[in-house]
Amino acid sequence: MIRENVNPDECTFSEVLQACSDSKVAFSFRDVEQIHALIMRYGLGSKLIVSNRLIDLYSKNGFVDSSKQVFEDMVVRDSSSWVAMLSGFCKNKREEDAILLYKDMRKFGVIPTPYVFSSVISASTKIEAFNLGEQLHASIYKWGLLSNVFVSNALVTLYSRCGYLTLAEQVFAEMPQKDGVTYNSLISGLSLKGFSDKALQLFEKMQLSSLKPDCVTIASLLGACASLGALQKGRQLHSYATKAGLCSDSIIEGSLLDLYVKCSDIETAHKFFLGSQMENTVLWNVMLVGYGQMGDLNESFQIFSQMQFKGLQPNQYTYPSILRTCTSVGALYLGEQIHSQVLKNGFWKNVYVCSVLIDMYAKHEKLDAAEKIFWRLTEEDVVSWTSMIAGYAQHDFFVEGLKLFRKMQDHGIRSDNIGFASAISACAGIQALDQGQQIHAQSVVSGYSLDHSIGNALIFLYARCGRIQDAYAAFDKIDTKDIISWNGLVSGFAQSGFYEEALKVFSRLHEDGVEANMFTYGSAVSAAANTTNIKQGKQIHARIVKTGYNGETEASNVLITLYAKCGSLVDARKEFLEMQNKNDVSWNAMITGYSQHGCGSEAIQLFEEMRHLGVKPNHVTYLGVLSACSHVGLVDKGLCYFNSMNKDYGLMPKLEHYASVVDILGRAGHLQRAMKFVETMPIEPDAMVWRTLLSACIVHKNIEIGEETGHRLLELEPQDSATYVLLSNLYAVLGRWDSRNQTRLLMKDRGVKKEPGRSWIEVKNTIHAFFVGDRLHPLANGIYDFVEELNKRVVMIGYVQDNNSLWNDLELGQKDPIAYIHSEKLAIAFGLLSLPEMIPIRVMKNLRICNDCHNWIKCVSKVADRAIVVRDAYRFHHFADGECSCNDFW
DNA sequence: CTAGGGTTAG
Repeated sequence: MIRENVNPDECTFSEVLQACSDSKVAFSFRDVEQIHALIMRYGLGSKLIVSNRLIDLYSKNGFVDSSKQVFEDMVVRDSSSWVAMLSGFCKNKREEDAILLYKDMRKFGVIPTPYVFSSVISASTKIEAFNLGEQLHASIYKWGLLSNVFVSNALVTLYSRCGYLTLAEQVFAEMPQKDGVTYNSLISGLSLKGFSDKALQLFEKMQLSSLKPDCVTIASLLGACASLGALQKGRQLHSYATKAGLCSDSIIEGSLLDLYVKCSDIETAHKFFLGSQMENTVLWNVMLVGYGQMGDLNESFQIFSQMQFKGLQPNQYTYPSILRTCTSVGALYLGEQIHSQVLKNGFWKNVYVCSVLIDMYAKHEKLDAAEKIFWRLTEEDVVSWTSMIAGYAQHDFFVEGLKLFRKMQDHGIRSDNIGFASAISACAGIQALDQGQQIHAQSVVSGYSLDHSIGNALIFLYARCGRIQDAYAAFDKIDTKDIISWNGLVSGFAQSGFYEEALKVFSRLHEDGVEANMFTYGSAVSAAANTTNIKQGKQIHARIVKTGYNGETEASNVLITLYAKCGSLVDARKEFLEMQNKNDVSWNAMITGYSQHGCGSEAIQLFEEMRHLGVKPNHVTYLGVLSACSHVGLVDKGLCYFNSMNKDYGLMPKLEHYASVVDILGRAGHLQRAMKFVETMPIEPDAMVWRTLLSACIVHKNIEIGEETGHRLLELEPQDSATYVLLSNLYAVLGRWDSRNQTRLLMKDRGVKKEPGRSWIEVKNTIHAFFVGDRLHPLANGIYDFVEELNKRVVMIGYVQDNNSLWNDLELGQKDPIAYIHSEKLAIAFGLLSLPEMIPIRVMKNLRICNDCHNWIKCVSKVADRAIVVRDAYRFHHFADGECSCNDFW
């Protein structure tokens, strides 16, 4: 036409531009620009219809800034111009610009049309500007446009995306006319927000209105089936889609594959995947999820490599899926490699990718790495914050976790259920009952009163804080109790010292037919270990074997601890030697076990073997080794190990390690050195460190250092009864009775009460408990008589009663001395009376054993020819043939 | 010139 010199007019260009817009061919910027130039050459640039269509063509091909230029150059605009520009912004993900344009438009007094409202509502929905959406709803009402199908459809989507499903349903119900999109909008909304049943029901209604489902309907319904695990229904939809010829749609393909994966039908999924064109990245991503949920990292990695081999780029869906699998199977090395690829491909500020990376590093105890990723993120996102918070809590940095939780809220990020649950668990970790309850209240206000994760966290909070009744109440409130709910009780009680309660719950769980997992066993075994209830421990062991957990490293680890704590090193060693895959925890458990039993050289030998095999020791390992050195009296070696912590392994010694060194020096009598060591510590010494020094001073009868240490301790912890007891013992061993009595009076003045001594022994399935001078036992008379008899027999082999440790000797003269017989003597006497001859006497005591009892038991072990094992608050004492494994230092 | 669909993280 142009070659023939026929002048095109505005109608010509309008039709040409329309044809270009309708065409499925993509136009390059040059193409559109040339048409634009032609329009200008013919002087038609000011024509409304031409400009409007030009705006549209530019933005349809992705050149929205040129559209904007055209729009801004227009002298006169009509309603279509505004709409073209609005939808141009929407098509190019420029929702904010669209909203600003709408506001400009209203300022100019342009009357909004249904076209305008449907576009701008859709824009608000996409950027989750729900408040704006509600305002728009009001305007629509005012302009009487609610009856417009497009507008109301957009409103249905708006309300379902912001979670106001009731409002969405209301708009839906009030619509005079509904089309397929109306149904699709609500179906997809219901399905996305977890109301999958309702979505499927609505589909029935849709069919009754004789509306045919299209690709969108089917895709939404498949999503609903996937989250319900409704494989049958999904298959029906699949065959419908095939018959209706919808299966070539790439989104339907994705939904179908997702259905099979989510329903764990990996075989069908794999077949379907192979039958597809495989040019669709989504399909690869879904396969990654499938293999990930089976824990198959090999296949996952195959998929991950092959997709790249075929030229498909991993995207923000790909990385989280494969990284999550790396995390769950513990493949940190591969995870780190993928991390570097993530950085290279520019995903370093993507919240999805980074949240998994944070989780991965946090779970592998690399909090530094996790923090680095976290603080680089700029998007305000709950999940990345929660990952970091949970990361802190997992490694006992509860305070840091709670600080971050507070900070998150200060940033204006609203916590969700998992955030609240993590914060409550962190409170449980530091037994911050009040704070935990406050956060719980907050979660209720936020509408999470029925949330399962929060309910479980609450159980653990109460159990961990020793609130037995509240814990059970929280437990009963949960209608679908899972293993995590049960574990909350078992581990919470075990960790707060209510071992019997924990074991009770463990038995009940078994009776209820609930399947225990590794966490359950871990907590139950540690409860049994702490009650030295070897019998129940062995029963739990049997159940671990029966449920097939005995191959697990963690199972063997807790069993080693169990047997060691119950005093049976033979069983502990057996478990250690027989286990297949030892990790650092296994070595630590065995080393600590040896050490607690006074087998110092065995502990040290094992430590050397561990290092030789290249297993990296950690803080716990060193605690065991240092205390072993102390038991054997290896001063130089102990100090050498202490220095190697930092030098060889970069471990910063903690207060417990300093206390161990003080113990090593103190036991060997190097009290000056010990004092100097404490005074030059790079961190502030705590009561434990000073108490260790004071105990050594008592043994070595050093009044100067002992007195100073005691006074520092009294300043540090004036309410701790142990200090008063130790200090008065120091005076007693030196015969300084005045000072001793003063100390006692000071304690009385300050209202400090000594924890009453208690001992336990198990005889015939029953735990028998004894207090000092306790006469409550049914066999009390027999027991006291037998103690008397034992006293006579031990005197024959040289036992001399040592009253230094007896607390209240002023009263001693006034009352029956029998009233001061310590609980361990009673328990041992009872054990000797009741247990068969060959069985060793196992007693446990809540406080440290006193000097007199220690001597007495040594002698009793000889005269009664019996092995006696006493576990006191500090360690194990194995008495046999007049000797104790602690070599009289504890 | 307007509305609706699939895959990811704690």
